[in-house]
Amino acid sequence: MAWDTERTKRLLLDAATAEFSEHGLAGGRIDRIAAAAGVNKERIYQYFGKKDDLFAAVLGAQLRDSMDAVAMDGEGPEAAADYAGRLFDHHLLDGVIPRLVFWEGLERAELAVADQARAEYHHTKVERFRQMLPGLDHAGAGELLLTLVSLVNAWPVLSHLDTLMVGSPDRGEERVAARRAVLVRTIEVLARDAQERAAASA
Amino acid sequence: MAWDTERTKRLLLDAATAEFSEHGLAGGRIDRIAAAAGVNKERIYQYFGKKDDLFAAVLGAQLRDSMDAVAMDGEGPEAAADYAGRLFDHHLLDGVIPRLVFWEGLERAELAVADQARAEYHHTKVERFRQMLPGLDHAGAGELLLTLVSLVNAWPVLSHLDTLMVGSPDRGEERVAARRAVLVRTIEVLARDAQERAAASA
DNA sequence: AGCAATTCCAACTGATTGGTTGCAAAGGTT
DNA sequence: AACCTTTGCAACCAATCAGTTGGAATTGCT
Repeated sequence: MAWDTERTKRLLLDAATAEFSEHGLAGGRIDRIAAAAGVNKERIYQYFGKKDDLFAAVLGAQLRDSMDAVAMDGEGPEAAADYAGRLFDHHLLDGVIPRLVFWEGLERAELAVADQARAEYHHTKVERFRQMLPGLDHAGAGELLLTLVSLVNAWPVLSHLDTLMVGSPDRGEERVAARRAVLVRTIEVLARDAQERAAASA
Repeated sequence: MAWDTERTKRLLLDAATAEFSEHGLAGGRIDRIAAAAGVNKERIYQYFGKKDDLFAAVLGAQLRDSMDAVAMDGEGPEAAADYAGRLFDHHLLDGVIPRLVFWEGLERAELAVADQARAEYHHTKVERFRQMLPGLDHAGAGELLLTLVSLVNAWPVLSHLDTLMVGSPDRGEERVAARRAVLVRTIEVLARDAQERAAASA
């Protein structure tokens, strides 16, 4: 089974993704990652370097995947709202990205800001989002996209608040669908308002 | 200086608040807390029990404080938006609560859901919020308040995304004021929309 | 003064962790 | 077969950490 280094790397990256998503950077255990991947510990250091670098690799891969998987097309508030709904669905599949994003914000924010590739990634995303909402400038699109991303990512992480505030202990499909609808409506309303205000001040 | 046990407890709680806010539960160090408080380690176990219990005490105290400090009064979308703005200001003072809330969501969600006192706290808050927006039912108020809380708390934690997406590396006062305005406007628009929809379906 | 509770000091335990190293086995290449 | 790379195995190191314990000093109360 040797000689397939790509497979080894992928096994490690998958295991690391699950581990860091669950326990974060400080709480994530290298030994658990190696064991879950069925691969030996030293491979990690050989392929990814130190723990922190592995975390960065995990997050980078996830962001790349999500950018590919959730398309930004169409135009107008409904299209933006639809994008929010599809992003919500994609993040819900495993719930990995939202957790990773907040782990990063809490444990690694400074390093993320210094990452050139990340800056390009987000800048590109804002620009694409702006093209969906004619009339908005870059800053306006950024604000709304930040709101969108915050809401979509926060919900899986703050599921305990959802339970405590809206009160659905079971977290069944109905609750997911209900919150999804709220979110889609939220973005549609905000996008429309933003476009109207932009048009009015022009 | 002994004999003042309340002071000792408060010193420990303050130090623990800073420590857990910064590093979370897994990353927080008992030794650092004791050192920062200028108090000995064993006091922690004597007064608060294990690390996990201390974290719960920290968060409970912060939530109680914030409930007292940020009033929910007035009526209508503007009042709700004003509340969002004041909550934003209060959370920005130290940035402690947002981080604690997300640490909890990531590291302790199950325990929080099982906490009876927390359930009451949030239920009360939703009810008060509902009184600000006549026409909404409990679920509708809960959804909007969850949106509000998510946005207000996510921003300080996702400051790296703010920097990367809106692009204000310095994070000066202007940026804070700008985001605050977006947030206030967001809640006002959403509250108005929610009320209109509630009235229409009545 | 005598007593009880509070606190500090300092060492200790038992366990875990990130990261490293040396060596042998196994697969692929020439 | 000779050679190189990948991988597994297992032990190891130095550091760290949550939580405990015993004893001595300090303080307030009676």
